[in-house]
Amino acid sequence: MSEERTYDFRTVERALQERWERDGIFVARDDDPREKYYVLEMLPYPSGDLHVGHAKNYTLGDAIARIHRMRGKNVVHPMGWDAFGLPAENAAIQRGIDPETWTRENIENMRRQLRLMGTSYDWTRELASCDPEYYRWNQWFFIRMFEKGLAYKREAPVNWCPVDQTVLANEQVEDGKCWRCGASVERRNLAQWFYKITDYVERLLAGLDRLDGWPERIRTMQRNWIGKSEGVTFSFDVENVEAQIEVFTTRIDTVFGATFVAVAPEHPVVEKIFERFPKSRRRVEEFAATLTSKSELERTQLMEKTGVPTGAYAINPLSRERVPIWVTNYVLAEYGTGAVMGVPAHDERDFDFAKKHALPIAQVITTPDGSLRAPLHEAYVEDGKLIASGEYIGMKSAAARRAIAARLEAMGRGKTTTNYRIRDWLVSRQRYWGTPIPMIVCPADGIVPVPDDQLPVLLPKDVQFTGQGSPLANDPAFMNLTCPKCGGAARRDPDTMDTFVDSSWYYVRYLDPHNAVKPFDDATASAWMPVDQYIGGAEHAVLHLLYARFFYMFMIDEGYVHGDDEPFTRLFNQGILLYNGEKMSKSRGNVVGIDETVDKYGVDAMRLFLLKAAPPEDTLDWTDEGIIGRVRFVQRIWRATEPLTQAARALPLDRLPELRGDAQRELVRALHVALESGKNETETHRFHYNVTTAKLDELINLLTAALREPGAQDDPAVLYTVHALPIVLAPFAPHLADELWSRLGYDRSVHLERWIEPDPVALAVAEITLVVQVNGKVRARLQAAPGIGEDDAFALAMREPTVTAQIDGKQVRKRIFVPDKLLNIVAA
RNA sequence: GGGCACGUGGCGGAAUCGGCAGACGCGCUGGAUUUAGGUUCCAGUGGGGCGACCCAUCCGAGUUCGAGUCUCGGCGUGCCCACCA
Repeated sequence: MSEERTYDFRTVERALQERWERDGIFVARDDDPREKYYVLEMLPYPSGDLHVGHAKNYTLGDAIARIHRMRGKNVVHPMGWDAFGLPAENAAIQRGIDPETWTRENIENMRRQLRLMGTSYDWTRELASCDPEYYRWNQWFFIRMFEKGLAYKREAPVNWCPVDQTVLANEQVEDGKCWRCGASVERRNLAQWFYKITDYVERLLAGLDRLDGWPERIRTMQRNWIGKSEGVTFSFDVENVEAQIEVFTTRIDTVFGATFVAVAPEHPVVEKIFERFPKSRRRVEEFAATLTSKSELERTQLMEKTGVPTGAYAINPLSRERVPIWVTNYVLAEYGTGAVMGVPAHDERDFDFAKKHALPIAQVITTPDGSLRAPLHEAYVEDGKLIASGEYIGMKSAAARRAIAARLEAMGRGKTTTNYRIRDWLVSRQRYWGTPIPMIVCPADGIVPVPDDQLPVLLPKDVQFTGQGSPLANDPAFMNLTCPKCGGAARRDPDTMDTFVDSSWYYVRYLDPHNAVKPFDDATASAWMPVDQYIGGAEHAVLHLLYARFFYMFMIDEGYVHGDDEPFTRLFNQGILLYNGEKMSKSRGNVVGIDETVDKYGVDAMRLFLLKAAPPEDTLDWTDEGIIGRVRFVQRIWRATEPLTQAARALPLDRLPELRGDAQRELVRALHVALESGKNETETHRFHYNVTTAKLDELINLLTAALREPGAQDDPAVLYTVHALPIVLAPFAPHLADELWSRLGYDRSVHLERWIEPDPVALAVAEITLVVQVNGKVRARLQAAPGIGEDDAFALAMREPTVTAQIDGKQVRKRIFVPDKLLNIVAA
């Protein structure tokens, strides 16, 4: 290959990135009259360097943004930084680097790398959550929530990560371990701030039903996390003790099968029982001590069900039976009432427990046909028909549930109840690098919010990082102040906010990012919201995506923004990227960096490979060989089209050229097939650009074949294709496309051009291939005019020896005809 | 243990309103050009058979004129949830 025919991607790519930036062609204007489109990738944590896994995520979002722009939408495509968080603080503790310096340097580097990737972000909207101009609004929202009773402080058993030295929200504990560092989480009783997400459970659930642009599995995960369950709460009397035990059950139809009552060790009734049965105290407290010494992980996962009897008995309000009360390890204090009725015959957990402690098992439900399995080897947990249940014998489970609930209600002993698994969102953290909680504790006035005109409460600089305790609590200059109410001495709340607060509303701030008097202007924000396409990994299914929905509903309710209360109309979950089958990570030392990749192969080749190698929702395995094909592709396009750019400009794009012969039609058709694919993959929200790029390959294969023919330089199909090619290439290989466009003689960027509507005339085929089957097996393929009738097709088919050979000696029983596709002759 | 996906050449993947299985790319084989090539271009590339043909989308049944696609059963892989009463 001669030098001058090589595409110098390094020079071209850098130059074009500078030109796009200088001309501001991706800046979204509020006053643009075209239909808006908001495409957003989840904002990144500035961890240091980007690798090709990040590039997979951002390339998809960028292709979507670019193609929507070309299809006439007013696209907003912003980017920013989830800049608070522990890694910065850990760098401070371990290496003595200021968290802000560390974070800002990473942001600089990652912004450079995102630009290097040729992304079309509107950088005028950039934000970083560690900017005081941003986090002051975290504080402002906190105070608004506090005023509405949606932010509150209370002492509760909370998750404590011993490594990160802070509390965690329930959503941030996975398998009993810290989501960030993997340490086993401990339970501690601490006074903490919560956001009352539980007030929004029904709306969060109802919204999920409408979010048909979300993957079903994410919706299911959120439903499961919210964990709505409907049942009955009712009470047992305790024999000889002045107390009742409330229990919650979804299976009140099994109440006659209760053979014990199980309570959590922390349940208040236990103390009351000790007054009457003092000898039980030691046994129960020893048992409870064995539990608290265990980590949350061991407690919930590894332990078999155990317990100790309290010595007391409860009276079943319906059967009047007397059943023992046990303290157990499998009843959770924080869910329901902290106590359950034990029905071993019809609940797996109660069954295991009863087997272990030799408690009686009383079967009260049979299969729907009335058959009884005895003895039970496992709990029968399905609905069925009631037996041994007093006046309810013979009823079906569903009817019995209604009847018994009504009876308990009439007795004044119970009511139907709805319980949820989700707990309020614990938002305070005992760490430095986050938003200070804007609250003051005054000895006289109690908890007092910082007045709005004193916001932001700035994070102090020069704090000591010991890795122990809340760093802010050790800073007297920060902590001590006068109470805004009474003027007396008071102290600040030393905690900072969960960084998931930052990411709960950033997508609205992008829409009015420089507002100094409000988080954002309601009219400006409402004109852009909701996010039309949100893109990110599935790891945030019940973290960010649940918090953000809650936060947005609050903002809607308060009138800060108007419209539907779901912020993300569509959600696309990207598949992860592997390298030779392994996850890419610094610790494995197998990171494929952006800088090296771009320098070696070029941005467009990288982008094309990431889009082509697999559908975007699939896991993609990065291989060093695979990208070679895209490097070749880029160079092939250059060699084929660049020499013709002068001549090609003469062929207008607003109409099809005059075509003669099949080869020309086929070439132009391939172009329009690619245009149609790009359009369809975008409009159906499938984004399978792996198929669209394959169509581009076919187009280039046809083009290079056409160029071998004599007279190709004057062929209208060739020239038209060369002229149109930058348009169809632009979302995927934006630099190559723009460079070719400028060689065609255009001053304006190709990214400001309109996508060409696929033309039905160009897409039409001159001849169809009709498949002829005999008894379902392909025997011949006929070339025929589109629209050929069944009888004509049959007549043609019967001239094919491979067809007649199969029918010979048989009778044609039936013909199946699919126009322009297939003729199946059934013969026997 | 439960739920949800998924299972196609040596590899990534196409083809899902049931109608040509393997588009496109990587890799591989052969050829041309080249002093040379990690270059470019051309051709070939699921298996079997001399052949007309036969077999083939994890395995096994079924529905159908016709099944990668639908149904049932098994096996395997992935993800999520796992004492929430």
